[in-house]
Amino acid sequence: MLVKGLQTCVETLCVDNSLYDVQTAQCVVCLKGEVQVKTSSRLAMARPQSAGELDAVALETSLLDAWKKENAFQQSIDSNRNGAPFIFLEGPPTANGKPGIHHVVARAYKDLVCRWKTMEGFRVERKGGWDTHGLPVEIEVQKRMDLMSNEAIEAYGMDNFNQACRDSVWTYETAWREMTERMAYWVDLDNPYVTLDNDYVESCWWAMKQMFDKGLLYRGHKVLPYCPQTGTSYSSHEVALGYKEVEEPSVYVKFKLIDDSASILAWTTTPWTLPGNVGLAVGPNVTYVRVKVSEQAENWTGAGGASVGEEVILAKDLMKEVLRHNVEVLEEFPGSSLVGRAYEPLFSKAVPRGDSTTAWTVLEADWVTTTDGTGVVHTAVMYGEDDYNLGMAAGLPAYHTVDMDGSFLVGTHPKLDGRYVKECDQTIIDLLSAPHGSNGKGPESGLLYREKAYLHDYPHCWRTDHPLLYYAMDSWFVRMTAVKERLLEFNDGVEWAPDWVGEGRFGEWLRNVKDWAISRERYWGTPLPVWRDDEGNMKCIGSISELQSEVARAVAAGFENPDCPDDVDLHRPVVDGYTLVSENGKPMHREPFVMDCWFDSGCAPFAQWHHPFDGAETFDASFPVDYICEGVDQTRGWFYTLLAVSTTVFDKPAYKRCLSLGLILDAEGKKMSKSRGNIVDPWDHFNREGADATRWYMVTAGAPWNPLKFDSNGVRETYAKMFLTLWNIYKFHADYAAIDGFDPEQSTSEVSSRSSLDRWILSRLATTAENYHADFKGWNFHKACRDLEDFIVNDVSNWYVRRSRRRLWDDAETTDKLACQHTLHEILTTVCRLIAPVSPFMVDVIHRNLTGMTVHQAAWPLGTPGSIEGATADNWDEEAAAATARLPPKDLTLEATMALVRELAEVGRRIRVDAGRRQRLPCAQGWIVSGPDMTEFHDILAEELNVESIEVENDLDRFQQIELAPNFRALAPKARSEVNAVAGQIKNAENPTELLASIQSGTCEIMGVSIDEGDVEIRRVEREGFAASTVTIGQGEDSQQISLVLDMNDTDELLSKGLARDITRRIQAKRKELNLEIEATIDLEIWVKNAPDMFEDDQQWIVSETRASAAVFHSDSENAPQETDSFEVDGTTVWFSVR
RNA sequence: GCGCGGGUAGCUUAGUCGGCUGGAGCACCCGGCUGAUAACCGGGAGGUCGCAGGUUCAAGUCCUGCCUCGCGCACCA
Repeated sequence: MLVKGLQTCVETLCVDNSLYDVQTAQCVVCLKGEVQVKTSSRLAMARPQSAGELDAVALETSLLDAWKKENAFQQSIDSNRNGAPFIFLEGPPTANGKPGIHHVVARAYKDLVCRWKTMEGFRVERKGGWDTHGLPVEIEVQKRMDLMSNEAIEAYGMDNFNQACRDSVWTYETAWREMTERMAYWVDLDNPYVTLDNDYVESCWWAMKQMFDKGLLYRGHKVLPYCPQTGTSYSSHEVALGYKEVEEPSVYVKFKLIDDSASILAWTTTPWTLPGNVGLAVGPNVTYVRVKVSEQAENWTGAGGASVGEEVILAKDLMKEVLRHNVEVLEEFPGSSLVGRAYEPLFSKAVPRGDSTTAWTVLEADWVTTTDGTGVVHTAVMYGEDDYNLGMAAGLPAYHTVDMDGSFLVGTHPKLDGRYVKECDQTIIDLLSAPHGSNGKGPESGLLYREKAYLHDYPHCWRTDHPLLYYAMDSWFVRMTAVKERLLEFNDGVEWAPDWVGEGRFGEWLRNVKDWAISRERYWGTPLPVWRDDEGNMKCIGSISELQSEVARAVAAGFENPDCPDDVDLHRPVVDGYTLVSENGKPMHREPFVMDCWFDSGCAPFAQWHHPFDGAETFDASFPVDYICEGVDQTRGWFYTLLAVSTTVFDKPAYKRCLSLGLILDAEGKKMSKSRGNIVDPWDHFNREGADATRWYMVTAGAPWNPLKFDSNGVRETYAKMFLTLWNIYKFHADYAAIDGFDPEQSTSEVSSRSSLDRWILSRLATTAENYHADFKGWNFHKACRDLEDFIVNDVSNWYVRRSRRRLWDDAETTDKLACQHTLHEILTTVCRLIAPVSPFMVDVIHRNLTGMTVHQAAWPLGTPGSIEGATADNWDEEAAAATARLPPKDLTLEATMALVRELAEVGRRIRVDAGRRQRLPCAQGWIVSGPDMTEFHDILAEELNVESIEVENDLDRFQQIELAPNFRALAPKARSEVNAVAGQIKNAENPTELLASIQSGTCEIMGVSIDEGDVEIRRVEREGFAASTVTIGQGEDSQQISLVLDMNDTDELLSKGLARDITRRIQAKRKELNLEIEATIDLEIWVKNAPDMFEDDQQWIVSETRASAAVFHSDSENAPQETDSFEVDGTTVWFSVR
């Protein structure tokens, strides 16, 4: 059995807070086996700094040093060595960019849950990770080294380039580490997983081979935006960098039907794709018309045209838009009746038919619309995504007409061959509009109907500014569509926060899942481990040893190969250098791709352990993981690839709980991004308010999944309100505890024997803690923390401490003082533990000072389920867990009563404002009308209200009258549409008492509706003419109206007392202004004008309150010095001098 | 275009099953309290609950349409 914290190991690193195992008498940290057990459980409580001197930043940074020396993070894990595991998986960031405040937010939520679970007794290992491959890294390096094309990179040398990438990924590692440490995100950065490590890559290869063996990996084409200048295809991210609005020629082309005199009209904005045309797509449910040109058009501009009598087919909706001729509609029909019709190729030699039976026919596609064009979509298989998919489904020939360098392939057309496609627009227009058309068989007017300039946004290369071509590239895919049902099933089992991300956004994505295009024509990444010969035979390599044996086989078969050592670098260009041999003796070369870097991070659950080559046990025990947490932008990123990989490789889900965080916006609501330059530097706040306030602000500013407008003032506010207040509560307790030598373990104080004020705050503590915990469980961290902050500021600081101050001023060792000290001690230790997961610094200082033990190994006040025998992260014995909770008893009645007392104290101030009576002038009497018994708080109330005495008035009618309010819920079904009229009569009854009597006797009827007691709500309000106010407590039938009435009559005694209080207040302010010590004495002289007589007692009170050693009271103002301080109150003027 | 989530006071936000007068905090103004506090308390001013319809005796809340912001997806023939 482990006992926490109270013993000291003699090893220097274990000076404080270490643990030792009682049975083996060994220190569990250093395992030296020598534990020095102290007789006293704790060092004397250190006297803390006063709040005025509080330097939160210094407090945090010195604590960071202490944590480092103590190895506090590791110890917090070790102390739960025997606890149930709670598995967290870190989503690896890329360290080639500077961390911003948005990274702090994500790390705060990761840390919060891990610390919370640790305090609950779970063992929460936290391995760091770095994402090091991929496009952003390459782009960064390309920019820096001015290698703006694949040619340039290859000229520079792929090995040099990849070395530069390898170096580049660590550019900001230090910045990340510093940020991580400073914000106290506890994660193991000394043994992180790194996606570029050979071990990691080997695990990725293994996973890929699992997919390959299951037939889930295949080779195909993907149409991608491609730049012929740089020779690279672009991700959507890069495409977005280069959208430009351009005007280009678009053309309406006539496709001459075979065995029919009509042509089908189709439209395209990319004339260069026309030689590649092999099909026309129509919407099966779109209505088309066949029209005959009846008259030549006037004012024709541009190329093209049609002759009278010529027939064309197009969508009915677009006739007006497209046709410039007057026409006669011959026929109307749905698109489906066009399907299968054959037409003549525009460029007959450009594409071979092969064995296709569908080439140059009309096909149907449900995505065809009539928003643009002619309602007929020209289909060039290799140059559009829809075109390609349609082509594959329909069996169209898939041949390029354009080379990788952007020029037409030889054989397309003599006038086009070898020319850059974007320069051929006019040539194509000319060819089509020539008599007989490009194929020499067209009708008299040519194959072009119209040309039209078209303005649109078109993607351009962000590096060379050239227009991109959509181009079908060789590509590798993972057949995700084959495991769609499993993906959905596994997703159903995930606990998502918020649930709508899982059901909605992510579920939607999975229901429409497409095969995952996993290959990239890039250099820096995990190489695709597939080798292929020219017959299409393939081998997927799943490990280094397999590569070695395959290389050996190839060498034996006569193919030369470089050495393949155990530590072979699994990157390009090394792996490209190996030639393997196929079963039939042919050379196999590696497919020249790297993997989508999302595949790397999707392998993290096992690749971080080098599974299956190492760490099998670690992996088995930690998969699937219990908790991941990232920004909502990872929905289609990491959240997806984790699930995609785990489903295809293990047929299991990857994670059980996922917290999806909202985006971080700047104060104006704009997304934080490098390009906008609006990223908030976390150090601005770390160095000003500290990480505690920054983290607490982030969590309380809104629900984790909502977008957070990061407001720097909010951090300031949080610091002032939450942390200064907490510190002051602590200081108040610690100062007096130190003076009195208070030791919570050397004295006891039964809660049941403590004052009602103590029992109230302890009950509030228990209630708040329970709600806090419940909100944590429901992922409502924002609600939890807002409520706790309210408890600390409102209940503890502004009521409990304020009301308790005089209790601790007592020099004698009273039981009441002791009760107060125990209460404060219990509040602070519990509150510190509750706050610790969110803001770990200040609470640790406080907790250490109060208990001698770090808060980060303390038990969660609501119990430690992780420490229970047989518990798992999801399941434990509730009863046993409840037994480990440590909270004071609750008394909800007391809480309600105190709420009322506080409300009445506030009401009193309101009454005075209304009546124009100043706060310091006492009232002779206050009456409380109805309500629960609160006799025990009368003294508090009298003080707060500044009344001489409080009385309970039992004759309700003396100060209160009745008001009736309609109960709509009961009344509406009875009165129906008359409900408002009936309600009005009830509300505005001239004599509500009489009305009530008639209701209660059952004889009341209004507008034909009989009214019973359930139809009205009885309220008591103060009678007019009294200085009074009424509050309502409770809800519905249990609600009660309580009035407070103040006696506004003045007596000589009251006036004297009031004046004395005003004078005292001014003198105290003066003392403060003069910076006098609390113990310092003064000489006092006072002159007055128009003042009430002051009683001897009240003069004495002034003298004692202000610590005056000498005091002179003049009853006039004649000799008052001109220069002295004076004030006026209620027509009285007072001059006073303090020396 | 489709999906998800927002739009409430100058700013940040709460608002449960539709119910009577839509709450807080910051900032502002007036007043008060105060020898733990950079805090606190009372009052004031500040609201077309994005807009328009609808359902209902009753709508910030439910329904429909629209505007707008964010994110994601698709499309750009």
